[in-house]
Amino acid sequence: MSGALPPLRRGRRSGGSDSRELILATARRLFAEHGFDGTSLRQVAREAEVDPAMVHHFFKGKDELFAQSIELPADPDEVLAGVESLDPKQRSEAIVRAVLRLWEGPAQHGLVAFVRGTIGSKAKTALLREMVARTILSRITAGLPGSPEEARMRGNLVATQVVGLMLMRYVVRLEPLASASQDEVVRLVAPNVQHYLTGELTPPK
Amino acid sequence: MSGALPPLRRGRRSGGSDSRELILATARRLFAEHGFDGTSLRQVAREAEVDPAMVHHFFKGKDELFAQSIELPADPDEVLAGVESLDPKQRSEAIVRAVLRLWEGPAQHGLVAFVRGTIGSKAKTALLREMVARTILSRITAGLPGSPEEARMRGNLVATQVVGLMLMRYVVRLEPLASASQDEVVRLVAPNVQHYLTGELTPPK
DNA sequence: CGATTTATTCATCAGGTGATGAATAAAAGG
DNA sequence: CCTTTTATTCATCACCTGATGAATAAATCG
Repeated sequence: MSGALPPLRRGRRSGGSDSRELILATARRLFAEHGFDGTSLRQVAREAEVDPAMVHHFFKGKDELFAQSIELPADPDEVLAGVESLDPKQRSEAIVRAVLRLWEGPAQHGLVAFVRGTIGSKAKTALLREMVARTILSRITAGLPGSPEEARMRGNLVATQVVGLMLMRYVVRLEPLASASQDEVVRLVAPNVQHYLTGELTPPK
Repeated sequence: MSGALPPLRRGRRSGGSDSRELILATARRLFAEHGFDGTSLRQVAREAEVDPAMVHHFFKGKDELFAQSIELPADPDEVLAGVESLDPKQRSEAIVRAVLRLWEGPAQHGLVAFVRGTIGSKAKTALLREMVARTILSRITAGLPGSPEEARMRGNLVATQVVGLMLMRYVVRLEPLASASQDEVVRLVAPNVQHYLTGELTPPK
């Protein structure tokens, strides 16, 4: 009399399920909180209440999971749409607004994850540098007067201000900056961005 | 007749050795390159040509090794010496110069490690926030006119600019900014820092 | 000298990591 | 209905991680 075997729970569950999305959402959250290295597949699986092997079933591995969970910040084309066609003298507000809009939208988790996972590793930093230089800065500095070299430097300076703002407001969450309204932030930092874009960089002392 | 046993190399080596310093130097380098999580004790031991157990002999564990290898940027007292006593209207150049001097000195490795290891983890970010707010910003904003709330916001804004500068110049190494001379950097960014410190923050539109 | 402290290595632990392949069950497609 | 695809779980693998305790040898101290 072999008693009824304990019902194995193996096999597909009845009714539709959205495990894939669940895994993605969980991964997004954990990567944002603990970075790439600080997040394990098993941890994602555990919190998504799913078997670890499912992660491999849906994604080729940890790298692909990471890539898919951050879904890079929409494409820069969309985020910076229109900025290129603006008169450089009025570009700063558009830039700051675009950044704030982006970081306060649904991409926030992914962005924080991206920053954390990226700054933590030398190899990835190099990638970041290339990407930023080619896709973001080129747009911001398009049509600036002066030599290309000067335009590139102006772009670098804008980056220092914008990246610093993102980091302090959204990653480190420094107060009172983190709680200020978008309009206030624009009012406070846009002038400095504008100065980098079109201001006098070597004031006669 | 048990043949002569192969000579075990166990035991203290003849002549003084500086394994401890060697381990520290190696750890400093690796932490800077790959961050805290990306660096293993065994990797440090391997590159220092030392047994992994030595690391535990000299340091209680990975955390202590990390702590000791970065030796936080001297104390803020020293780095920012004198800034507090300067007229706020001339403080920006001193601040930017202090940051550049600090990051281009021997502490650079440790600082990069600190940034990488710190931004990669949520828990450590909180620590960073407290530390920056209490030890750095308080000094920078001492004696500013206006309400304490306003002074704090001005400090936050200075932080966005200074942190962004550090990140782009020393961690991400964006060009041409990373190769510019200290004087040039001061000339370029100090005015914006000064604007945050004592400028008009809400210009009549 | 002898006793103690320090430096060094080895063997090993328990646990977590990403990954793989097979077993099972439901759904989808013909 | 039968076949194929998809979703799910289990049982492993090989590897790396940080950590510990004992064995050994040199240096230091009394």
